[in-house]
Amino acid sequence: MSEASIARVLIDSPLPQLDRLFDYAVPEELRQTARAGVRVKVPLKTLGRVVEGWIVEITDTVGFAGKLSELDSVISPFPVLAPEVWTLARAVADRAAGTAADVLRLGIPKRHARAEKSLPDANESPYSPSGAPQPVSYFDAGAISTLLSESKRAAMAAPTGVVEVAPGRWVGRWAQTMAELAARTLAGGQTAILATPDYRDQEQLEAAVAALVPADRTLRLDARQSDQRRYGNFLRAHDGTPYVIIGNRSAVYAPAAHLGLIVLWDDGDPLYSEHLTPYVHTRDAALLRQEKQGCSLVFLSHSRSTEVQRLVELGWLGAVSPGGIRPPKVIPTANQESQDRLAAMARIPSSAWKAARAGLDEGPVLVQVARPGYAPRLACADCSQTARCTTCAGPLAQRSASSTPSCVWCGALAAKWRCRECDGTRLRMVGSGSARTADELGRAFPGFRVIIADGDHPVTTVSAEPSLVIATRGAEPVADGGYRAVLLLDGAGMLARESLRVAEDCLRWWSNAIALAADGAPAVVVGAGGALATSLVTWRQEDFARAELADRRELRFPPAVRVATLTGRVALVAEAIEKLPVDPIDVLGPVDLPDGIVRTIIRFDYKAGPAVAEQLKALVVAATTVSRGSRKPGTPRANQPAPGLRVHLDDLEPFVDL
DNA sequence: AGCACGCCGACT
DNA sequence: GTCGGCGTGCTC
Repeated sequence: MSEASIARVLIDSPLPQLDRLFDYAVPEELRQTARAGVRVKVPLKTLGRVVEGWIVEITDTVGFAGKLSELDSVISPFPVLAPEVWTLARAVADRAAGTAADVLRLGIPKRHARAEKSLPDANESPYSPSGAPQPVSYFDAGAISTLLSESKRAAMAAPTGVVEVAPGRWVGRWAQTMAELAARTLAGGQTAILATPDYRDQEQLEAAVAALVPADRTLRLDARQSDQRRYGNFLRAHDGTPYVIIGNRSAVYAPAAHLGLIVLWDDGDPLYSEHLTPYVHTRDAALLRQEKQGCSLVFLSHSRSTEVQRLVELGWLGAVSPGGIRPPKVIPTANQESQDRLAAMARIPSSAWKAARAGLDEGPVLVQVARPGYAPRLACADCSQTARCTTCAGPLAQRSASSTPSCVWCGALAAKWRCRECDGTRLRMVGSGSARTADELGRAFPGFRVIIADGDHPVTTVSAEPSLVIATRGAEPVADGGYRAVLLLDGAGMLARESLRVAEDCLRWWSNAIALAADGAPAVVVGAGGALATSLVTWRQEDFARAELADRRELRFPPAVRVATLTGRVALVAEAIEKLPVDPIDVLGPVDLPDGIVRTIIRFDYKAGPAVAEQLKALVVAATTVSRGSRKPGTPRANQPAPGLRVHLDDLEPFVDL
């Protein structure tokens, strides 16, 4: 029997030139511990230079003609790189023209030696699947069964409203849906990965899962716990038994050999955009993993992202909707102020006023505003010009009713402000932040408790007692029993932003807020009209997504097309464009950036994606050496143009501020 | 990234 | 003759 003694190793380096497997001889003394998946140290090029990496495979065939070096050492005997995670990382990196090591950085947490010692023995609490298929509330049993057992992919519309999953613990019904899907997957002996964009959503999900799944079958893999706990949970995920894995965007990279299901809650949330290279969106990673492992994949949300809409139209995703639940009662209203004296004081239309008044008789009322603070903008009371800081010319804002206006940019207090246009000295507030809205509504509805929930005042839950809850978008607390009325006040203001995704984002913010209403409670949307308002009233956000995607097709904007931004020295960018393996749809730019750098955006078709990514990666590799040659000797590095060519696929940044 | 290899200008 | 400059290429 020939003993396998060659280790194929992925070097843990961000260098694209090293993003391939290297063969090393396994010395006799490491034969026991040098298994696939373990982290190792290996020599590179010359002795004395030791780098870290992972063994991807142990084999007895050499794929390299030269003389092999030997593994230096095994860092830990735990196989932290699961085979399915390696496959995924490779695919994700290839799609994004990035390196597998960069992708693995997202999925493999920092080693914590103590966690390895205290790891519980998987045999101590063996898991036996119950086998009984659990129902998923509000969804047709047949549709769910088809989805989960035949490994289908779906865009799933979440049921609206809130539900009490434990005594006194209310969460959005979406969380219950996710938990039920996971419990069902677990009962079938398979792992479910559940991802949420932020901790507020994750907490709701944890509560919903805890009601259905034993605590020792649940693993949190987010970064908000101690390194020891996180690494401990990560190791347990490798033990071969099924779990419900809960986490944020990097949870899609969790080890799970018997993966049954991935669910992403609210895939349109920008927090799913990874900010580390190669900047792969969680949605794309999940889609690749579904293909590789054949698991089920669900995009659960109240509003549909244009990306998911595209996949639905292609037939890649099915569409599933809940039944037996009444859609929210949405009332769109023009931005007109009420005749009522008190309502006029709070600058809200009379229908919104009436809804709030009636709602407060029964319980909490949610008021969603666009901005935190008191007055987001100040103007000269005499000439109406935007008031600017006397030192840096930044815009002025006021944080609370009594505070002195200050500069948004430099923070300087504008105590002795004087208008640079007309020499006026009096300021006038423009617009309302959460604090001012709270002030005014508090006066308009005396005797009711006013709760502010925004970035500075995080509130996750409120009681069923009547109260006014003023929240910035995305910061809305969950109310016990649901809100008795929901007011969306700053529709026009939120839509005024010039961005590719404004309308899509607004629909998502509004839908998510409206979904917090109690069954049958009214939601008044102020200042929104047209297709947006219609899709809220009919609660058919997919209609809006369809129209929005059609617009993007016409404009050739993502996600109708794919895009790549190329940044670097003019010659390198030009060469990259010239060497593209396919004809791009078009080339935008180049645009000059500082230090002799240019940026070009290319738009191309999805089917050209793999070839484009492969070619761009090759050019990035080539450019790392070419660019060095152009470095003038003697000049300090800081004055040099950034070396090489940078490539960013599916970068939406250039389209965010149009 | 690092580090070695290699091919042209000033030196003992 | 050869010491050493940095452009070029490779890393199992």
